Amino acid sequence: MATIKDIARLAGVSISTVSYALNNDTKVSKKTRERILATARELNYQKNGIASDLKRSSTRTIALIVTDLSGPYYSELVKGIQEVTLSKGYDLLACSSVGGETSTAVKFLTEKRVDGAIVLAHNISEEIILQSARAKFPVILLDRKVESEYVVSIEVDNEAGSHMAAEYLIKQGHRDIAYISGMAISELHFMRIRGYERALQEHGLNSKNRLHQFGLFNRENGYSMTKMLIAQGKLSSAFMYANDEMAIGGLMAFKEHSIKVPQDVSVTGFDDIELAKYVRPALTTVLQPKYERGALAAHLIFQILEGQDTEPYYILPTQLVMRDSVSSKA
Amino acid sequence: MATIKDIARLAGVSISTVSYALNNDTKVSKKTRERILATARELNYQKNGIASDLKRSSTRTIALIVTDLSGPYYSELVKGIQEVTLSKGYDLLACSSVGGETSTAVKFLTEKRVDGAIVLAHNISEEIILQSARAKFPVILLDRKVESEYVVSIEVDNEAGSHMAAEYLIKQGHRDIAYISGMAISELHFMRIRGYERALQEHGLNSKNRLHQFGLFNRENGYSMTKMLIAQGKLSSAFMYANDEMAIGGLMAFKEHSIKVPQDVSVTGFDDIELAKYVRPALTTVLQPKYERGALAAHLIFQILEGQDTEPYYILPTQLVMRDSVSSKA
DNA sequence: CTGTTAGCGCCTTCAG
DNA sequence: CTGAAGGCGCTAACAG
Repeated sequence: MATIKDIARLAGVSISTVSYALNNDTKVSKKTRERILATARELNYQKNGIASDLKRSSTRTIALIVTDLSGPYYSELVKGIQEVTLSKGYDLLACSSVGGETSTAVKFLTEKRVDGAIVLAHNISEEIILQSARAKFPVILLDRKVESEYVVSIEVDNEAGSHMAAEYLIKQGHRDIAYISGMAISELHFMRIRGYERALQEHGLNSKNRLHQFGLFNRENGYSMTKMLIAQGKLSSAFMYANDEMAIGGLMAFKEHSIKVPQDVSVTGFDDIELAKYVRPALTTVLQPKYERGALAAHLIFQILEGQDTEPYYILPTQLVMRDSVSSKA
Repeated sequence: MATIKDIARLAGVSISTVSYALNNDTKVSKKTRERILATARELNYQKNGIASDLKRSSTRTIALIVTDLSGPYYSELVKGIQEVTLSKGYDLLACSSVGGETSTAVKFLTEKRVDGAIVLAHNISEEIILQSARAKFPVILLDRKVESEYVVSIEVDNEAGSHMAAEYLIKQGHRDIAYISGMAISELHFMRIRGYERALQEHGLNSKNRLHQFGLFNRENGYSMTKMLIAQGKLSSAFMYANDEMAIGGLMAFKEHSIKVPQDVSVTGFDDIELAKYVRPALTTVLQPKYERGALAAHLIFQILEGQDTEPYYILPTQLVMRDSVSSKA
């Protein structure tokens, strides 16, 4: 593969002149520049971006780290990140944390391959994040709260969100409200549970034996947990699911058993993913401001890179989206 | 930031010894290695992956290039790519081609930042692909057919797919079948149109004035094109859409005008995206083997990197998925 | 305007 | 087992 050295030799100029010409520096005369560009084309020269990054010691790219590249994407969130990143002339790349400590995500966090990271992957350890974050490598956390210099967390008010949902169910006359969750070690899901429990307490309702936690936060598990509860005859009047994916799994289980939603049981989710409004019945759920969150995350990266001060923590409001999966028992 | 130089100085050894120790080379005695690792930890040393890549002249990472990171992802396809890539010990990163010639995608294609690329982004010019592909940089194309060394195309039999869908509609008694597409410059969509036209011809039906092409291949445009046709009173008996996204937009438009699908008009899509089975009525569409396609793409990258010969072109079969959006007029 | 030069941080023969 | 030395390809002072 041709390098600038080869071009220099062929064009009869020095290496630095080639570099200047290629980078459109005004120092080079038009004539030499053109000769250089011509021989570059002739050799099918391709810049080695890695060498260039090494020299500049800056990559002008930001990484978005997600649990699984093939997973259900928060498309609006990515859009927010993408637009801000591009407007700053930076590049954005996405990588996944499948593989744990040897994952691509860790490689990008710890090997200076990018200038900042936005993390939405609970399986990345806090230790790695703390070790990586520096003035020239800000880390924005979307899935947990961590207090440290050069890392800022942007959370959604999960507790208020599920509190709102529970309160709504109670107002609709539901007294026996189950909560279906996964085996959370994540702060996020603790908060959602807390909101649920608080609402029940405030209304003198019992949440004991109503909280079911097991497995992953995905559709399959929502489905199988619901089937299990149905089999055990534990049919509450309303089911709150930890997120929309699980709720959609639950909806499938109910349908299989000819249990009508919302006539027989009411269902709520959390997140307001795109599918939520398409499933039947359309899912009543809690919306989070996804685009704004993404855009804020990207903004903060640049603020920190530019040396400005930022809040260490943001919490964004949620909103109840009432659709058709909840009935009134009044 | 600490470098191996700093570690060497502090640990009282040479730079190369540090490098060996860090890379688990057996040449270093256990004692020295441990001392080195300890001082590395002490200094919070973080490897500079870029320098390492430059030296090794290999990145062990593959790029997946998509039109828009926030776009509707072929999640199954990504899963196929991801699994093969990880099993080979390579990293996978995704980047978008928004921004055209100055996009992240182009940067990764032309600057040797990765060892291979899988492209699913029609707005990347063929020229760039031809210039980039080399023995040590294979490019797999999922959105077009290009014949060249080190590039292989994996297509889906688009023509057979839409031929199948059209034929099915005809068998159900439809005679007036409209085709709604975007302004395609992409081979993919030409092929879909061709399948449609061929089926009509074979049955002596007229496709003239039945082909509507305009705008993008997204939901919004499917929606607005359908509204326009409704406004013009051009209600065919069946509407074939170029893809599921557009078909879903069409479904929304029909619903707004209280035109019943499939009672009043029949609708088909293409792709079988996840949403297709959730919309009401569930969409009859053409499925492509997404996971297999992704896995094959990744496999081919490694085959080429390992110097093995490959077919220059693959075409994968499609399959009709009959759901509820088509009625029988027989 | 062009050339010389000194690295960026790491890897890897080759000697010892 | 350890150290010295020479780059990978590119950039950016600094001189001319």
